[in-house]
Amino acid sequence: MGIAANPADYEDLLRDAGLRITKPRRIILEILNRAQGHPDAAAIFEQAAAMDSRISLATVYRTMKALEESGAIQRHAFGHGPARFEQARAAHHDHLIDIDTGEVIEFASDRIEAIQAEIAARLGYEIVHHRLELYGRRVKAE
Amino acid sequence: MGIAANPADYEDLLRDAGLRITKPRRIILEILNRAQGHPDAAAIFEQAAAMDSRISLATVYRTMKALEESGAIQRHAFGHGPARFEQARAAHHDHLIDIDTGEVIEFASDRIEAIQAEIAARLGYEIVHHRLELYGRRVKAE
DNA sequence: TTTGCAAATGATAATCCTTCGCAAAAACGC
DNA sequence: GCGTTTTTGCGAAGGATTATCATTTGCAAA
Repeated sequence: MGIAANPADYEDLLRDAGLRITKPRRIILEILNRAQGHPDAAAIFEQAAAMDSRISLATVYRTMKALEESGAIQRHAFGHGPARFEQARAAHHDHLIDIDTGEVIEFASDRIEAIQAEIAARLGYEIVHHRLELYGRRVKAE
Repeated sequence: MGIAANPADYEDLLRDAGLRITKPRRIILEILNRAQGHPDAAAIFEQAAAMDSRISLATVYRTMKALEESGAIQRHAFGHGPARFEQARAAHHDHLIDIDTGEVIEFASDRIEAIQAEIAARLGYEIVHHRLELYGRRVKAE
C-alpha cells in the first residue's frame, strides 16, 4: 500500500483512503509519483498549475494533508523552510541533507532502527515514528 | 563552553559570542538557564516580560537567533508548532517525544552517533549536526 | 568622565507558510 | 438523471518569524 507505480493505481490509492477521485488529486499524485526529490507545496502547485491552471494552492495543501493521513505520502521538515513531501515507498529510510547544496540523500540503517527501539523500550516507550536527519558537508577527496 | 551555571557566567557567554551585554539578553539567559523543559519564544517572552515589561517579542527572537549562531543554545522543531529552545549543555543528546502527552525525554547513544558518522562517511560526507527524534507511546506495564 | 559610533532595542509592519470559510462545482450511490 | 456529500477555488485569516527604522544603549577611546 502507498505505492502507486502507474497512473492506474492512483484511483485505488484514493479509494482505499476513502477519498473521492478528482482531477486535482490525480494530477497531484501524478506529480508526486514522477518527482525525483522532495518537493514542497509551492513546487507541487507550480507543476500542477502547468497541467491544469485552475488548481489552487489550498487544494494542494488539503490534498497533502489527506494523503498524509492516509499514509500515502510523508511530510518532512528539513531545516527551516516549508514542509516537503515524498510518496511513501515500501522501504523506510532517513535523510542526509547537504548543508551547502540542499541536496537530500536517502539512506537506511537497520542497526540504527534496532538501537532506537531498544532505547525507547528501556524508557518504557514504543516508537510510533521517528525522524532522523543528518546535516553534513561533502568531504573533499584527498 | 555554552554552559552558564550561574548569572556571572552569562556575561562571559555573551562576550565570547561577540555580543554586547544587555539587560534583555541577561534576562533571557537567566530564563533559559532556569528552564526545565524546552520553552518556545512565546513562553520565554512571557517570562521575560514579567521580569522587565519593556522587553519585546522581537528581541526574544533576535536573541535566540544570535545565541543559536554562537552555539549557546539549540533550536528544536518537535512535530509542528513553534520552535523550541534549550540551553546547550556539555553533552549532546537526542529526544523522545511522548505523542500523547507532549512530554520530551532526553537520551543519548554513542552507538547511534557512531553509526551515523559511519553512514555519512560512506556517502562521502562528514556530519555537521543531526536531528534525531523518536515519537512514541508509553507501553503499559503488563 | 564625556563623547562618538556601532550595535541593540521596541514597536509595528511585513513576510512566509498554512489553514479556514464559504459559495459554486464536481463526484458518487441509487 | 437526482440528491446528497465532498471537493474545489478563491480570498481572507492565522500563526510564527523576520524586517524596518527611529531611538536608546553599550563600550571604548580620548
